[in-house]
Amino acid sequence: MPPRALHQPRKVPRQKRSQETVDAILAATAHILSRQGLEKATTNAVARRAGVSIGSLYQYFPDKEALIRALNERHTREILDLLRARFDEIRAAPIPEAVEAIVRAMVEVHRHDPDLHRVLVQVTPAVGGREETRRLEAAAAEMLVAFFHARASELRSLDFGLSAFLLVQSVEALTHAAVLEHPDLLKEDRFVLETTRMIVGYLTEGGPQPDRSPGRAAPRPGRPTAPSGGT
Amino acid sequence: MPPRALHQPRKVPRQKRSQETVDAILAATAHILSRQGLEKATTNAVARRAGVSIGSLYQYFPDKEALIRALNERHTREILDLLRARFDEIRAAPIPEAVEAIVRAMVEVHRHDPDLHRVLVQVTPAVGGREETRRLEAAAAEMLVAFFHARASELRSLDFGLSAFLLVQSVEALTHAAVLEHPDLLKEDRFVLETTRMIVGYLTEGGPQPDRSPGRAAPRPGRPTAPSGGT
DNA sequence: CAAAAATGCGAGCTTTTACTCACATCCACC
DNA sequence: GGTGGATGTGAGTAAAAGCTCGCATTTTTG
Repeated sequence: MPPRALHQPRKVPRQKRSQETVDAILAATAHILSRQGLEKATTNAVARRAGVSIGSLYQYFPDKEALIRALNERHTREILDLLRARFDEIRAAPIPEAVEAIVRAMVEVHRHDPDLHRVLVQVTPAVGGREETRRLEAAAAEMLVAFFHARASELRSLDFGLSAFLLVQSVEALTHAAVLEHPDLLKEDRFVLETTRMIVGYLTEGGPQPDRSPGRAAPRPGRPTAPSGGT
Repeated sequence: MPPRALHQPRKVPRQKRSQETVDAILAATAHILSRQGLEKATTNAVARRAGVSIGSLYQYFPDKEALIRALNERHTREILDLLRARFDEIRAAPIPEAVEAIVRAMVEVHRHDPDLHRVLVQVTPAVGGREETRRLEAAAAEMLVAFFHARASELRSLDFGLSAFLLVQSVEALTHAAVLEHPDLLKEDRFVLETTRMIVGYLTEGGPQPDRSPGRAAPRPGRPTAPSGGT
């Protein structure tokens, strides 16, 4: 490896042909990465599989890390789009149905390309992409907090930020593990139903908030809502 | 890199001196791995930091992957030992205290060396260590199932295997994320208490088993949880 | 103490890596 | 149809990687 240098930002593809090249490179990266891991995903191997020359690869990606980061960014964007759409759809649904829909959405996200998702989760931090992951989690938590706000009267008293953190992390981990290690659980509905049950119980156990002025549910007395804002 | 060859198993250290060598190598691996990641943890770098020659390293580890797998195995063993001890201690405690103790134990596990733990989680699959991770999770789930059995009368009707899976995955992910991304949450007790609350609610909501009158309404009517032997 | 076994060493080999560069080809537009 | 920017090429480079092997040193054993 040559010493770290100043990698100037590369060209942006302007013509259709070059956009196809970039797509092929990203697809090849995904393919090798998800089947053989980061160390085997060499720039030469990626270029070969993409059917382009190594020079073309370096025309659009300044180095290997940028290549993987780009892939991760695209993947993250897809997930966020899907989640936003689902959250929109369930704006008015009752809590249990809403939670179930979100759990199903997460399963959907993970089932799309489980191996790629897994390896990106593993590899992204090593490649300077922790910030991107944080952004994704923060955005998901924000959607949840907004949802909580809108439905405060149906929930028990919660620290929205903390609860959003718990749910985002739990559901992501559960879905991730279920898809990768227990796909059988997903055939039937048990996984989704049981996860939904856990969450709904956590959110509502203790009874709905006795009706308050439509402002919002007060978090625990004197407790600031810690982990939520960080966009 | 030479082509993949038949890596015969290497020597086992018999003398005290060589045991110290192996320890130094593992310590150096942990150090570099947790601070610089897998790609920087080259065998030459590890040997240099351990203060031994590259030849000595290859006397005990047939290749780089085996080196990291060995580190992971040691780490896994430590976690399992700690968990077993805790489960023993709480055999007789009331459910809420027991759950809280286990959550605290998980925090303890992660706080011991968060960076090493994180990177091992990330890197282990790429190095042929998925089986080891599966073993750890299975063992943890087994302990939980045993706990459930012993306390069945205090729990609502559960599919033990499925519930153990949900809890193992959730608590691991939550603790992992909390330690790495929100250490502030751990200063106060909010994280432990809220996580405990979620779990206890999930395990007991609906009332204890023998008392067949559900005190609280279930989220969905008549959803039977079919037992399944999930190890 | 001598022979044998275990342990340690590190120069150096081969292969692979990330990445560059001089040049060829394509395409939009006039 | 020709010109100039966009795009594509791939042999080649220096660095670094994984790993071997012949030999030196230490420890155990008889």
